[in-house]
Amino acid sequence: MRVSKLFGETLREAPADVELKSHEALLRGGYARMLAAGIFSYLPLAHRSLKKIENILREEMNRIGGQELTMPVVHPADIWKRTGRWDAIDEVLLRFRDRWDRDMALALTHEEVVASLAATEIKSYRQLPCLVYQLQTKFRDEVRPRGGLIRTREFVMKDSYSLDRDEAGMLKQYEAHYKAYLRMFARAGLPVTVVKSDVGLMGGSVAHEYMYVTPIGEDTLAICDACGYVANAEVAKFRVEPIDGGELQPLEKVSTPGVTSIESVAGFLGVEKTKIAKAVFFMAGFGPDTPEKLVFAIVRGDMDVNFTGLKNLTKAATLRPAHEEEIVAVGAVAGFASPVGIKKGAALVVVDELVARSANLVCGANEKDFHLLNSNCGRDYEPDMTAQIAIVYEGAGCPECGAALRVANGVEVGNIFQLGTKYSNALGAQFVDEDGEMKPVIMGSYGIGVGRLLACLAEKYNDEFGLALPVSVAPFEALITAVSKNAETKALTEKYYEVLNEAGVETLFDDRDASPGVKFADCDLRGIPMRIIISDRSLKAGGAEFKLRTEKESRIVPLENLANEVSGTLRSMKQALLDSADAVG
RNA sequence: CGGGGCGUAGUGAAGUCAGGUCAUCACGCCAGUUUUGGGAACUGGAAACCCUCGGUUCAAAUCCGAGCGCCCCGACCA
Repeated sequence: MRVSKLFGETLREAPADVELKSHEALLRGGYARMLAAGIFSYLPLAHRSLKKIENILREEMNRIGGQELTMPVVHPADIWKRTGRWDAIDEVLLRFRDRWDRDMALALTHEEVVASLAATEIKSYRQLPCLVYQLQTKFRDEVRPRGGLIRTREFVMKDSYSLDRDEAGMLKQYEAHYKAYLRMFARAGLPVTVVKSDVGLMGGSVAHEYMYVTPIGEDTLAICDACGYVANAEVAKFRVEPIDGGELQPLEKVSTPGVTSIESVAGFLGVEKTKIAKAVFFMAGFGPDTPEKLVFAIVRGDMDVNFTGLKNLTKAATLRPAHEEEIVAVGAVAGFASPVGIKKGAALVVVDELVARSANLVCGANEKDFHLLNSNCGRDYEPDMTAQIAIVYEGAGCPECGAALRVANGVEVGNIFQLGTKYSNALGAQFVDEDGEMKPVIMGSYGIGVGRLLACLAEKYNDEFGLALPVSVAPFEALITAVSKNAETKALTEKYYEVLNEAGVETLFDDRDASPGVKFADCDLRGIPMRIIISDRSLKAGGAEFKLRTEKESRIVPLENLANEVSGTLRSMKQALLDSADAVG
């Protein structure tokens, strides 16, 4: 490919409003352009990188027995209604009506379609196990897309679905994905951490997420450096030290005018935040036919509520922060609220186990400008549920070994779910087993965001000059250009461009009549792993100048060795990535 | 959905507070000349109904209203 013909310009300056390095590098390198919030075009360079990533995913999926197919992007509402997700999922599912006024949706995942297909295709246990996958566009109408290309609304996903006759078979395919994913990320050059995660809307029992650990990540992870425990904060547990309750003191009402926040209560009364019971309110929905119920969550004053944990615990279909009117409606007073004196059944009182085990905590009096001293769970109020609903924090005790947990951020680039029979049952995916009985297909679901993977790589592999992608995903492997006004030197460069092409090296030829500085800068911005320069100076020194994007120094390679040298270096760079894949999976 | 910011040429910005002298600057682009090892120099040129609609005014990029769009923080998010 000739640079003079390449569609997609490099940018000398980053557009305003760009915050992330990955976003800047991909825009400046001429990889991507935004069309609307969270919706991007991928220019030829990015397209080539994405295809390389897709091929890695394809090879690894095929390696574990996957069969590629393509499912629709536009779905009739019916299948989503049958699994209950039409109601369970909020605006993230983009809905619209077709010309016959039928409800339709843009696919955000494909469990429904796979289960429908399984219902017609799978009849006998002899057809199982089975694994299908696709590389296809998804649309998720996120409330707020952000983070440049890390979190887009439209994106390509590799999604695979395992079909099995029993639990053991599904576990085997889950295990196969677990390793295949490690190989994929290793081949692409992205370091990942596997964490236990929440199953969320996918349902099922067990799930893992593949996280690229980075401060810009939107997910929060709890990591134990001592024993290796890692979990998404949504599901992370932590040890709590046994509380010495002390003597239960009598309840005492004190005047606290205008003191509403935990911070100010602690300051006004001169107590530690750990001695305060903090009330947080949510509205839980349990389906379209049931009215929402107020959830009265109590955690210690120095901690926060684990939203997802609370949602799972209460088995709520939806959970959202409550409005003040909704809090008042159950007889509580916002800012001075506590479960003390709240009518039984008016709200779902969920108490963090640490609060339940702590004695004599300060809490609100449900009366404006008053708090209570020495409240005790069980004596002064009855919880409907007691569990660990506080979210993990830096320094909390590891649930496995007790060492201090570290909290870090990560970007979720892949996930794997053990689904079970939720979708098979809803859509009638059944087969006749060896014993002659009809049984539901056991499913698993596995995803990797292709564009997000590229964005994460751009986030990791960049420097002040632009991108520096690993060879396995870089759009071109080498760039060749002449630095000379000498026609013979230029002709020679043109010739070696052909030589490299014939040697199978994916080569970009900067044939422009631009100044050397411009060519170097563009080559760096585009992140081409190898740069070959033929100039009068290099010829005098004995050949072409050869430089790696990741290194500062260049060296002279005799022209007759150029193709060998370049392909040899490429081969070893690729092999190193393959070796790292073999090492993990 | 709450809070904040922004919208002027392909890109980055100035001008807006205090209406007129205003549509400016740099990069990029086009032509020519010179130049060829880290975003070259000079000369000339093209390119923006100042996001949209409405209002105030003799006069609006500037003030007011509504809308649209984008970014950030929070909330939320297989």
